[in-house]
Amino acid sequence: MEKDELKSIRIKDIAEKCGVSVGTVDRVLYDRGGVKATTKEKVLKTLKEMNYTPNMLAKTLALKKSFKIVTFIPDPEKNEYWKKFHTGVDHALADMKNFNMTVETLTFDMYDEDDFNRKTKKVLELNPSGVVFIPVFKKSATEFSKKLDELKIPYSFMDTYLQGVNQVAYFGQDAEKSGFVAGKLLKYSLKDNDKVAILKVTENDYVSRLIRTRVEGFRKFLNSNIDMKITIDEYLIDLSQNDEPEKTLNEISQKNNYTAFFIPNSRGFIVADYFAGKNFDKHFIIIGYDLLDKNVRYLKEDYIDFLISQKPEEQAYNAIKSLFDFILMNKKSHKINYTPIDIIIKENIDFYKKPVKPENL
Amino acid sequence: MEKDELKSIRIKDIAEKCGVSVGTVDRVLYDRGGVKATTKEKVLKTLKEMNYTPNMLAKTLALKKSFKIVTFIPDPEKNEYWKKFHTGVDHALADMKNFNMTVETLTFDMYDEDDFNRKTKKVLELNPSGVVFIPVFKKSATEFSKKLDELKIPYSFMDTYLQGVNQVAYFGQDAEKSGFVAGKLLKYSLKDNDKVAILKVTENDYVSRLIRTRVEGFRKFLNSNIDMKITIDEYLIDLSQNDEPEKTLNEISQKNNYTAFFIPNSRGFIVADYFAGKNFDKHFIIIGYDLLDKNVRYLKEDYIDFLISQKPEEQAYNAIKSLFDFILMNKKSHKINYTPIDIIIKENIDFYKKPVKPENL
DNA sequence: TATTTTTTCGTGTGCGAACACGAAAATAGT
DNA sequence: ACTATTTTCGTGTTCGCACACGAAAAAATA
Repeated sequence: MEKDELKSIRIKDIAEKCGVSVGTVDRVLYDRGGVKATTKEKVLKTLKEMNYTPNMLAKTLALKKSFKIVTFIPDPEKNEYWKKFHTGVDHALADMKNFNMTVETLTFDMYDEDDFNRKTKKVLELNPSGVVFIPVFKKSATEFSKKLDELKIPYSFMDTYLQGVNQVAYFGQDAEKSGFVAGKLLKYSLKDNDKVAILKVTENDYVSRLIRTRVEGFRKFLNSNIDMKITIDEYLIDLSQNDEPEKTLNEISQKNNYTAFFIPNSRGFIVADYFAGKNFDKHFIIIGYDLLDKNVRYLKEDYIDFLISQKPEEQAYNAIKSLFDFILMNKKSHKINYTPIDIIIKENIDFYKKPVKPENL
Repeated sequence: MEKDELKSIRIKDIAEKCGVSVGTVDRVLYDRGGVKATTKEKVLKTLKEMNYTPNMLAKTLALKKSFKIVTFIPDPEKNEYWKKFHTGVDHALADMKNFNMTVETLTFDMYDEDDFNRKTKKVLELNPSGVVFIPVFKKSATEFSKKLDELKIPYSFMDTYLQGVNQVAYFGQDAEKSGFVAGKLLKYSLKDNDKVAILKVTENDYVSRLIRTRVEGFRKFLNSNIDMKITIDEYLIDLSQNDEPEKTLNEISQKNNYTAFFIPNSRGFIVADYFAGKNFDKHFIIIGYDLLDKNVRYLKEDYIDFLISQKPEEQAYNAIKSLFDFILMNKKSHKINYTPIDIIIKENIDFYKKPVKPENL
């Protein structure tokens, strides 16, 4: 099973080749000073010649340090979407715990900017080696980023993009393109004079930039890629109003004759819920986002036709990995990384629920 | 940037707790014998109590061994599909080279079983610690598996499943379900009395089990999930006949009026090629498999509507990882792992072409 | 009981790198 | 020329684990 002896270049090898000690090579490698210019030159040369790369195993072993990544995300209790974040963290941890990396998570109320600001202080109190956070509040997130820059703490973010800061990496979906995808999926079933409704289902009267961009993409696609005449209406369903969503959906289903509904966030199940309760004989096409449990259930029951997945687990994994690579491996990542726009239907959903790893032997 | 000192449980810790030496604990851990039953018991107990997990860094460092994975795949020169395999290998290598894992690749002619058999000998000559291979030939692959079992060389495979052998893990797509997906995608655009054609485009007159299963899934879905009456015809286009594919496709496009074509393998571009050259005013829906360059081009030019991706890179990565986990980490994987059935359209294709990692600092 | 054999166990060294300590060499000061 | 000081560099220890060697303890034999 095992194979031949190792023969990678060690610091000792280049020391011998130069006729100096390992200590000297070490000083050159880390620029600790105390090395004569001529010998430094010589060491640097053979270092390059022999293409030395440090043994990361020995390195982290000798360093005797651990690295703590703090993740700072919206409270999953308030928004189920963020629960998936943790499976990404777990995967990352499994891959990186050998390198003495630990992860701690703090959460904030995604509808309360003050809470975000308060909690950033707690993040810093944890004395993190790196931070993964979701910059939902533009102003506060920018300030926090600046603070991290000052403290020389590297950070990555995911889901929401933040411009003008110095992140190690960002992982998220191209919102406009995901709107294109939704439009394209609809295209195949649309006929002349069909009516389509965009339902912005929100927790309050605020419609986020993310949702607006998805809607723009959706409209843009249908306006420029469809031969026939269709109409697109747009509704806001504010769940903080206690007669919603019944009120608006009643209105919609009575007065008009829509063939399809596009819900540009994870609240597709609210609409599916309504139609499931009414037992209409006609089928409406429903396109939503994100694999929340309720969405998945309605997908499997044919109430929802398409779900667009943002892969929060993958984003979380990659965000953590980017910091790991940066801190321990001295590797840069791309600053902006768009994750795939996965199209999920009843027939392929099962393969997107990753199995748990089997137990150790 | 760095954080507090480490405090993971070492062999030394449990040795002290038991009042024995590290050597004794080592003997217990690896069942080297020479330990009194009572002390062995005691050590095992505290080992469990303190939940000891070995430090993999120190372990691989001390082992002074390297592990060679040999991958054995169809020649990418003969079938472009297998080119993607290497990007998976590269990713795996990037993650695992720290642990002294190396990868070597051998190829075989996927239409020549004798070649496969000859090359298996070469695989063994490389003295691999583990083997990833594609069991395209049932009989020969089974024999090879048995051989590897004898030699106690662990193996995983991908793409094609092989029953009745003792693989560490298999990664691949559920072929029947992918046929379901293709059917479902078509469902939205089908109208009453529509005609659908299945085009089996092959390099010779042999239709593989994989293709047959996809077709079965496709038919099964359309037969049981569609209200309207449609007809499904099936054609074989044998590319080794030199008047193909023109002959059959001419026939098809003249005599009948198909609205959609399903090509159950990566040869969708052949059909798209034909229609692109003819400049039909009507649009046919084409559903194919795999992100070959030509398929992607026709997808972007709207000749192909849907491509189903098998994610060969991901499969390759996971197959290698499963062996790595087994050999170095003593971790089992699931024996069968179905990879997601990705639905690729013009609007999301760009996000499935993974960017190259940026250079090191 | 003395001696041999077997079982049981402790110690020491190395893997490759980090870093502390102190020695040798070079330079400065008297 | 002889200290004193600074610059330059080599050695030794540590990280957690694997494994060899040999010592102590127990059991078997004389």
